[in-house]
Amino acid sequence: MAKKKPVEADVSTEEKIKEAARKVFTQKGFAATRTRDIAEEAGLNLALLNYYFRSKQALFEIVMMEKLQQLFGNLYPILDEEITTLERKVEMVVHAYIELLSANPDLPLFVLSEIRADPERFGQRIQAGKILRDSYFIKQLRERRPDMHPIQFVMSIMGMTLFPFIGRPVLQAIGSLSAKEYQALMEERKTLIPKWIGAILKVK
Amino acid sequence: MAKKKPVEADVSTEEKIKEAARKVFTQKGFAATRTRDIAEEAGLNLALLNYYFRSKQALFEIVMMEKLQQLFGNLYPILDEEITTLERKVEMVVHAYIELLSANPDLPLFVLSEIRADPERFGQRIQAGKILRDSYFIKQLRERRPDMHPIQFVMSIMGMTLFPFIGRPVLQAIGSLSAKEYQALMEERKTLIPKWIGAILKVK
DNA sequence: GAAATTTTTAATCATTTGATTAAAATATTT
DNA sequence: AAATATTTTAATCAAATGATTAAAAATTTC
Repeated sequence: MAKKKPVEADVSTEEKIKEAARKVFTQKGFAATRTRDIAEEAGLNLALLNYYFRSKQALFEIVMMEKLQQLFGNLYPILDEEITTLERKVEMVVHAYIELLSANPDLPLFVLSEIRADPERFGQRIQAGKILRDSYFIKQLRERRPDMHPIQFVMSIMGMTLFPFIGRPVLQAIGSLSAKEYQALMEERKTLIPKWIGAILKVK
Repeated sequence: MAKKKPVEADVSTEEKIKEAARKVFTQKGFAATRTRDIAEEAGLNLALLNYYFRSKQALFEIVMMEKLQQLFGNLYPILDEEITTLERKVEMVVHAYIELLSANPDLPLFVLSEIRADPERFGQRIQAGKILRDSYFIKQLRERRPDMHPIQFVMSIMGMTLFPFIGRPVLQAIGSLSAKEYQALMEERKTLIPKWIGAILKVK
């Protein structure tokens, strides 16, 4: 028969729903997302959402955990390398983030908004706290600049790297930049930010 | 009579609603805010909200315009001063922002989230684009570093300044900092960021 | 102080929205 | 191929939510 294996059926219904949920939740946030939006985006019947995932909340939970992992999960392996230099780590982290966020520009605003909506729930679920605090990266920062709180540098690295994606509509308007021009600036920042962090680490 | 002028009546009902709306909208965003939340926060009957402001959307509009002004409106007067040096402007802007955000920590995440929800509507409503682009600040940046796109510096200044408030739950967890300690770091950043931007402007 | 106006309230409406259900369609097992 | 299990659908439910209304209360005007 011709229709034995539907061409698109290689992606399971469950995965279609998750993929649609990733897209819609990330774009609009939990509160502004209607389960019907997700069903429509997936091209599926609304009831399937509850059939496979029980509730909007449960589906969101899954997506949110993925996104937390995506945004923070790859950080620790880089930052806790023992032999890699501080400078090299900054290069790697900044590069990795700009690559990631260029492909997922809504990620940081989504994650940080949802964390704000329920700080204790998600704030705790980031073990990143203890894990990062005891990392070699923090140790290296302390050695290099014992006079400064290491978080001051973390704030600046993350700020310089993430903010262009968080505030993109505003920044793009200020600069009257096309999407292509904006992306070019992001590429440039891959080397710019490490250089600047280097300068910051030196200055007293 | 004892109850001729109710003690709290010096604040009009209309203003009570606006104040409650500011608080709830800023904390939870438009979509997650129910008009009942606002009425309750104001200690008033739900119907008064529509009586004074017609609709949730109309009330939101008012609050949002206020918040846009609060977040971006004070920027231009500082940045377009003709005689003030670049360095001094950075000092002033960073100081003003950290003061503002220490009192209104939810402001940037709120504004940027709502802009993302409808970029063309609010993005355009920030005349900041043209206005800032032609400011003396940008001119000074161009003169100082003709080799760099001025927006690269704007991104970094705003990132370093705003991000600690946008990502506060995460950063506070990473550093296991108390509210007081966190605020102390923000105070420190008032001088730290200008110093760092100075270093960034120099480095080639 | 009576009449008119404005403000406030309680009750209710209409829509939206997350979720459920029973039946139909499809796939799997025997 | 019949029986069974799984997946999908259309219809519907119940609660939440933005908004309205008519009456009551308070205030202002005359």
